[in-house]
Amino acid sequence: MIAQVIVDVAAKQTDRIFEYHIPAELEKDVKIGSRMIVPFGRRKVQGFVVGIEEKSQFKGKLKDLLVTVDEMPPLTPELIKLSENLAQNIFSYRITILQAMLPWVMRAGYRKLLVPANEKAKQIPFFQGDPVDLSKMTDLKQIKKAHQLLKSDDAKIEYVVENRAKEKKENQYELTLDSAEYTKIYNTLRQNAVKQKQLIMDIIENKDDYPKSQSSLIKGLGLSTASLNSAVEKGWLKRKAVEVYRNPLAGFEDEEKPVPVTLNDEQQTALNQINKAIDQHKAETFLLEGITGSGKTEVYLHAIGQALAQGRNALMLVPEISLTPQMVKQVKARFGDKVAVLHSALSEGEKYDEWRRIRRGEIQVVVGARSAVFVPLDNIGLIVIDEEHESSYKQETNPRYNAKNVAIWRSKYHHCPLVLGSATPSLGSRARAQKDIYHLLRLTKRANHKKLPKVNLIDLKHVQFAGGQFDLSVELVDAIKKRLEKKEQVILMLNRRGFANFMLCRECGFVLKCPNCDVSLNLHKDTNSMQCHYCGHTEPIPTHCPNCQSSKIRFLGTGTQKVQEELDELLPGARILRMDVDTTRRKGSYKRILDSFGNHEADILLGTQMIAKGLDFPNVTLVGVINADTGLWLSDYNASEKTFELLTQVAGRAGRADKEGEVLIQTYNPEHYAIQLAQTQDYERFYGYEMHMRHVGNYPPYFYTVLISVAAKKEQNAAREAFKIKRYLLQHLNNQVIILGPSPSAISRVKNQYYYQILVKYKKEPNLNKLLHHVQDSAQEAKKYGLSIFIDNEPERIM
DNA sequence: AGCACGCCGACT
DNA sequence: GTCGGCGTGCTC
Repeated sequence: MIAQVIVDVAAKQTDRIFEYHIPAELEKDVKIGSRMIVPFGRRKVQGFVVGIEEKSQFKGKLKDLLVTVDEMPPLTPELIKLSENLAQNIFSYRITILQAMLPWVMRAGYRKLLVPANEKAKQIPFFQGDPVDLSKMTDLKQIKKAHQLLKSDDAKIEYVVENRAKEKKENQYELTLDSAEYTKIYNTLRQNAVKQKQLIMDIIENKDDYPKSQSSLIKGLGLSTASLNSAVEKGWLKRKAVEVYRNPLAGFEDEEKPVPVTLNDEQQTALNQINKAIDQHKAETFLLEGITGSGKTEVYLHAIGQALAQGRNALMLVPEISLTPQMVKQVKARFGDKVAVLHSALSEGEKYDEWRRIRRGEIQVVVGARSAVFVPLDNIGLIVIDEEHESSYKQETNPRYNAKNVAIWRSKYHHCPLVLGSATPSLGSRARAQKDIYHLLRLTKRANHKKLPKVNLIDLKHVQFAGGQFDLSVELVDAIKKRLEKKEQVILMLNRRGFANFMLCRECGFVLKCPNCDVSLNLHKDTNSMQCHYCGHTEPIPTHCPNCQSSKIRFLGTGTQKVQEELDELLPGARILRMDVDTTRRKGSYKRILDSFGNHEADILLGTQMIAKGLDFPNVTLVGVINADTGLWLSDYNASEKTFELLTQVAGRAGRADKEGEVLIQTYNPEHYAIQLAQTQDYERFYGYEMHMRHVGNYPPYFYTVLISVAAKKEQNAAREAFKIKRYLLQHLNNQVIILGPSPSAISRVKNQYYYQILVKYKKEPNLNKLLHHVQDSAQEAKKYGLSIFIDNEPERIM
């Protein structure tokens, strides 16, 4: 038998099938989706089996597969098929896509070892008995020596493929003696052997609980590893390492069981339609358009319940940012330990364990962020994508897949419905619902009959500011005060972290910029440094202008840190929690902040857009947006859409329980339609207006788009290559296509690379895919000259 | 990608 | 004469 293999070498020449002979002893283990070690040239590499055939067309002599990596194929035939389909659409190598389907730890590591070839060589001091890692060898003399040994046949090179994945092991202690003997031991122990007595007493009293894990002994009895070691040495206990799953949901147990919620008419109608599709195994895509607080989550959970009742599994995607402890808690409470959760806050090991639970079929419901769309879940009966408008469903690095499209593919494969839910659907999805490609389901009422919060705009052009800065209007501060007096809570959003976002010299106009990027440095008070938000560069805060030495320097622009400071001054005694990338970097800090706010240990939650989604705090009655304009004038065609979405989402955080909510939006552009319509929270009118704008501007969803970016160290090189690509495309495409650019990116330099880009807009262009693949192939050639070319099909961001 | 082969100029 | 630089081509 012959195995068709995609090898782990990401290059255009190797982006195809290589065939191997399956040795008889491996025949039962090799399946489609298996991960194998294969000989490739003189190396050994990892590869994925994507096909098994009787015969090969290959004229040369086939090599044998060497070994299987896993006891169970990590990928399913479905995912193998999906990888093939994706490779045709997203301009990535197939191996890159296959790798993206697996947890990062399953990526192979490669090492090149120099091993002694004979007994005599083993003795020489160079080896010290062990092989030497050639890739780590830097010393010139050593390298010379290595060459000598190779030449004299005293050493040979061995290629090793390593698996990074480590199963977590935990020590368990089991009893070796019977109870009578433990009693004897207890009586012989010295009076001052406190810990040992404690241990033996525990053994006598709780004999049936053994074997016990190391952590339970240490935590439960307050023992140290030292005392356990001596117990093992004395033969009282036997130690065994057992494999355990890491538990990413530690801390989520002991939640009260949820009260079953009765759905209102609209929710029930929507649910019925989804359930019908589940029952009938119909691959239908629903767009669940429900205003904030209309109870979309309840509909999802009921539908998931229906899929499970049918003996099928469910996959639910949520944006990273709303994978809050609150959300996880809810699903976990409903479906218990049938649930696996996958998101970036997990350690690599935890992700690997969750993934294995899924692969082994121990899981029925998966909740995860973008990459979870690739989980090896079988027998899927329902896929849900919450907050479907979120741009985070599109991966912005290779492989540039869109989880929404992948989900549609998988829904067709499994003949199961896909539910896209949002209060503010993306224009693309809403337009498809208009054309009956998706089935539109609308929830227009808040589930708890509460009115939508009242939204007021505060025109920053004509307003009095509280305090000495021009950030907080008197109106907003007064409103906050009022809420605090009533012991209610406030959420404030400012979409900019740090303290101030640039340093300006009053004398010469100098602005301190990042040495690597074309952006100004931000002042961060907590770390006492100037930071670049693009490359992470930091430097000390200047006291004088680096250009003219003047001391008249100012730090302008407002970030969350500065507003926190201002609030401290204006509202002494108010307890403020700040939540942004800087305060949530550490593992678990996200949950800590939200738990603390939920327990009313703080009055104000001040954060960047990460607080806009999915939070549900009944005591929050006021939401303030400090500056609604930050995203409005970006060059992206969807800047208005993003602004409208963000404002509507954050407004939805107010008045979620029985207390009425209020929203105050500070803006310099109160007449802008995105902001006006966010005030009335009128999605349908926004949709109508924005569609008109897109139509006039020839933008999606009226046109398809492809973005080609070129990056290089020298600006001219990037530009020249971009023009070359444009000429090539123009030559081969008909004239209905619109090609914008090449133009420098909005931030023309990031990490010392200059970026130029071309936007291709088209309606029907059968030739384009082929041409773009050609451009992609030329990318490898261009790489030699220091040029990087990226092709992004249907980009979410054009900057 | 990464490795070998092969050709050419610079050194023990 | 050999060492090591890089261009070229191949990997089942």
